Amino acid sequence: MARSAKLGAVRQQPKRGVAARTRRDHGTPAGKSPSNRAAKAAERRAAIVEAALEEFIARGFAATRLDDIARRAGVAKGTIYLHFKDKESMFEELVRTVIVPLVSRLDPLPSPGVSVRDMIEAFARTFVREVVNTRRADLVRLILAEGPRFPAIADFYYREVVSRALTRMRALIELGIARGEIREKDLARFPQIMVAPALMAVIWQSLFARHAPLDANEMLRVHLNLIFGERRTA
Amino acid sequence: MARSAKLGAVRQQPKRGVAARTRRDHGTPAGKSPSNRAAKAAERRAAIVEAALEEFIARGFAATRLDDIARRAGVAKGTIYLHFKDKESMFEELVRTVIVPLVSRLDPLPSPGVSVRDMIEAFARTFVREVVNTRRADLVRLILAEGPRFPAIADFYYREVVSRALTRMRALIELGIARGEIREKDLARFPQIMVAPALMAVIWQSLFARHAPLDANEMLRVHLNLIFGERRTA
Amino acid sequence: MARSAKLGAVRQQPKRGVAARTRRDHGTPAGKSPSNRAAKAAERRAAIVEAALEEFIARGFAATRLDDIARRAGVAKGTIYLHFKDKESMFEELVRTVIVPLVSRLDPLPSPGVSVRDMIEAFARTFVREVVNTRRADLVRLILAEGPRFPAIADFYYREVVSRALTRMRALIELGIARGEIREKDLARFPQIMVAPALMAVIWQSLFARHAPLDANEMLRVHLNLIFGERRTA
Amino acid sequence: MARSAKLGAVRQQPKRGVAARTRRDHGTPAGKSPSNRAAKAAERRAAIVEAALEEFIARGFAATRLDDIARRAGVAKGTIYLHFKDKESMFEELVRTVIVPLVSRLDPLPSPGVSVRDMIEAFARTFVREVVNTRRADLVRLILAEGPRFPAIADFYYREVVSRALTRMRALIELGIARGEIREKDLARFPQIMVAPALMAVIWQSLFARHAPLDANEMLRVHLNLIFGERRTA
DNA sequence: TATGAATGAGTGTTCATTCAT
DNA sequence: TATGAATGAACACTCATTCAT
Repeated sequence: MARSAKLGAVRQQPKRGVAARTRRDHGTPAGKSPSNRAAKAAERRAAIVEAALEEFIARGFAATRLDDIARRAGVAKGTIYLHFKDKESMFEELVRTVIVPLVSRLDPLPSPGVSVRDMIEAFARTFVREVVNTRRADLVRLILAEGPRFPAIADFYYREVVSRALTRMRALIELGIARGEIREKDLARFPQIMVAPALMAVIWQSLFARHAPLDANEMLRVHLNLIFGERRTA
Repeated sequence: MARSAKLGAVRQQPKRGVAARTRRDHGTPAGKSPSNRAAKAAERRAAIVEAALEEFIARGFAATRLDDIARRAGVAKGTIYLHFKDKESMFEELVRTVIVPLVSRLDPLPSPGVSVRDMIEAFARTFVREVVNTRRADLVRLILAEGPRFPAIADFYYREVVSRALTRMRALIELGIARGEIREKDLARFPQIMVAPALMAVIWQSLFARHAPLDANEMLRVHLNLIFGERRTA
Repeated sequence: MARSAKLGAVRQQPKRGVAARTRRDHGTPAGKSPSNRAAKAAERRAAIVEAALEEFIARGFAATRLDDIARRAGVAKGTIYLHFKDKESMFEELVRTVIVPLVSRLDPLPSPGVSVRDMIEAFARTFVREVVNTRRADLVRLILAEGPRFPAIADFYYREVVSRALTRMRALIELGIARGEIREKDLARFPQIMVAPALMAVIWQSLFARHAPLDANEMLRVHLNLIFGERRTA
Repeated sequence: MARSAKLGAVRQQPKRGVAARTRRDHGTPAGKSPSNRAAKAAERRAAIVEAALEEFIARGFAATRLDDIARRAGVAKGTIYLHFKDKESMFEELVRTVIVPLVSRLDPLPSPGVSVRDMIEAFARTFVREVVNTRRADLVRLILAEGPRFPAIADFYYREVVSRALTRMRALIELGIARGEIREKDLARFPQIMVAPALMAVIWQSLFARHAPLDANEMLRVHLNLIFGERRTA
C-alpha cells in the first residue's frame, strides 16, 4: 500500500485517460472549477509531469514513449510540445521539478533541545516514510540509472541533493562529536557512511523487495546504534 | 583474459577496439596469435562482449545501438547474431558472463587464524581494488539501472551475488559476535549494513567521482571502526 | 470508386500514383475535391490500398517492399502503419477489400423468363469484362499464388468466392437439367467444369496473353455449346 | 498418400539431413557405391535440386532461404554456389530441370487403332496420376505464381509445355472431328477448353482439397462426356 | 571440392517531432 | 491552445553471397 503514494508536486488528479471524458470537453465555461486558461494549462502540465515520471520510472528514459505519456496524461501527443521542448529536456526538467520539493521536505529542521541521534533518527523515519516506501525510491534509482547519459541531471542531483545532504549530515556529525554522542571522529570525514544504509534501503525496495522484504526503519535504527552506541532504555 | 583486463582497467583506455586493426588480419602464421578458426571465433566473441559491455554501460540497454557495438568490436553487424540470439538475450548473457567470475574472485577464503575484522577488511580492499576502482563499478550500476526491465537479470543478480554475499556476511558477523569482536548483536539481522558503504562507494565512483573524489578504502575502514571499535594500535 | 476504377483499368495506366501530385495539396477550398480530414485520410488509405495491390500483384507478397508501396501511394512509410497493423495483415485485408465488391458484382441476378444458357452466358460475359480483361485477373492469380502461405486468405477465398460460385452454378445446372437444356446429368456433380474455362482464361490473360492472345468470350461460348448443344439460329 | 510422390528427375534419395550422417563422410573410398568424384557431385546436385524444389514450392521464391535448402539437402550453404550461379538462376534452372522429363512422360503416344476419346482419356488418367495427385501439382501452381517475376520461366513453360500440349491437343481434336467423334468443330480453335478441367484439378488439389475433396478422374471423364457424347455401354 | 563463418546491404517496424486544422 | 495524422530517420534483424580454410 505504501508504494501507492504519489510522486510529489502534483495532487491526486483523477488520472482518467482521454477515454474517460468527453472529447472536446471545453470545461465549464463559467463554473467554479478552474475555468481560466492558465489554470487549465497548469493542470495539463501537471498531468503530463505526473504521467511522464511514472513512465520514465517504469521504463527508463530511452524506452519510454511519448505516446504512452500522452495517453496516461489524457492529452494529445502534440500538447506535450507546448510545455516541453523535447523528450530530453522534458526529462531533465521533470526530475528537477520533482526533486526540489522533495529536498525541502526532507531538510531536517534544526531543533535545538534534541539529541543528535534523535534528530537523525527522526530524519531517517521521515526518509523511510516519504522516500523508501514510496515510488520516490524508484525516482532515486532512475537518477542513478540515467545519470551518465544526463550529466546535467547528475550534476543537479549532486548539487541539490547529495552535496547538500552530506553537508548537513557532516554538520550533525560534528555536533554529535562535540556533544560526545559520537565517538568515531573520522565519521565526519565520511558522512556518506551515515547515508549509506538509506541508499541501500532505497535500492533494495526498488529491486529486491519481492525476493526478501527489508524493514528499513529497523535497519537504520541498528545502524545508528553502531554510531551512537546502543540505546540505554527506551 | 583480454576482456576482463579491459573491463578492469581503471582509466578510459584509448577505446579503439579491434576495428582499428587491419581488416583481414590473417594472424602471424608462426606467431603466438591464434591462427585456427575456433580461436578466431572465440576472439571475435570476446571482442563483441567487450564492446557490448562498454556500450551498454555508457548508454544503457535501450539506447545502445548494435551498429555501435559491431563497429567497436570490429565485426559486421550480422556477426553479432552468430553469437547471440538478439539484443535482449545478448544483454542478459553478457551480464551473467561478467558477473560469474567476479563473484568467485570475491569469495572470501575462510582463513582460520585471522580475526573477523581482518577478514572483512581484506575483502573490502579486494572489492575496492577489483570493483569500485574499475569499470565494473559501472556494471553494478548498470544492473541496478536495468534491473526492473530485466527481471531475469535482477533475479540472477540477487541469487548469485546479493543473496550469496549477504549469507556469507551474516556468517562472518555471527562469528564476530561469538568471538566478541562485534558488540551489536542486531547487526546479524541486517548484513546489508555491512555492505551498504561498499554499495555507496560503487555508486559514488560511477556518478559523483568527478564532483568529489572519495577514498573508498578509508571510508570502509572507518565504517569497520564503527562496527568493531577503533583499532588499538596500527 | 477511384480505386476500383484503377484496378479495373484494362491497360497499364501511367501509374504515376499520388506521388506525382504536389505534396501538401490543400485541396481547392471551394471545389469538389475533399477538404476535410476524414476525407483526406480515406483518400490516403485508398491510395495505399491501390498502390499495395499493384505492387503485390507485380511482385508477390514476400518480394514487395513497403517502401515501394509508400512511394507509389505518395505517402511516408510510417503512414501505412496508421492504416494497417503490419505487412501481412495489410495483404490479407487488401485482398478481402477487393474481393468482396467483386463477388457482389458478379452475383448473377436470377432472371425468371430467361433460359439457363442465356443466364450463364450473360454471367460469362460479365466475368470476362470485369475480371478476365482487367487487372483483377492478376488478383486472382495472386490469390492462387499466395494461397498456401496465407491459409486465412485461401479459406476466405474458398468460402466467399469458390464455394459460393459453385453452389450457384450447381443450382443453375440442375435447373438446366430439369428444363431439359442440359443433357449430361453428371455435370451437376462437377460444377467446376462449368467454371474451368473461366479459370483458364484468367490465368491465360495473366501469363500467356502476350505469347498468344485469347478471345475469352469466344472460348466460353464454345464451351457452353458443348454443354447446351450448339445454338440453333443466332 | 498420393501426394508423397517424388518431384521428378531425382530418384528416391533417402532425404536424410546433414544430421543423419557422419560429418565429413568422405564416402567409401573404393567401394561399389558411386565412388568417383563426378558421381558424388551429381548426387549432391540432385539433392540440392530436390530440396530446393520442395522449399520453393512450400514458400515461393522470395520467401525461400538458401539456408533451408542447404540444410534439407544435407550440404553446406556454400556448396550451392558450386552448382548454381545464384538463387535466381538456380530457380530457373530448377524448374526447367523438372519440367523437361515431366513433359516427355506426358507426351501422348499416338496409338493408331485407338479412338481419340480413349487416347485423351488415357492421357487424362496419366495426368491425374502423375501430376494432379502429386507434388507436381504444386509445381504448376508455383509456375503460375512466380511467372510474372520470371518471364524466362513463363516463356519456357509456354514454349515447352503449354504451346506444345495445346498443339498436340488441337491435332487430336481435329482427328476426333474428322473421325466424327467430336461434333463441336469450334473446339479445335480452343484446345484450352480440353485442358481447362485439368488445370482446375491441379489448382483445386493445391488449394482447396482440404475444404472439399475432388475426384479429378471422374471430373475429367464427365468433361469428356460433354465433348464426345456419353459413352454407350462400357 | 566442400565448408560455414563472416559480411553488409536491405527490409519491416517504431517513434520523436512537426504542422495543418 | 490543443489535436493527432503524417512524417522519415533510425534501428533490430535477416539472408544472399563471399572466401579463407
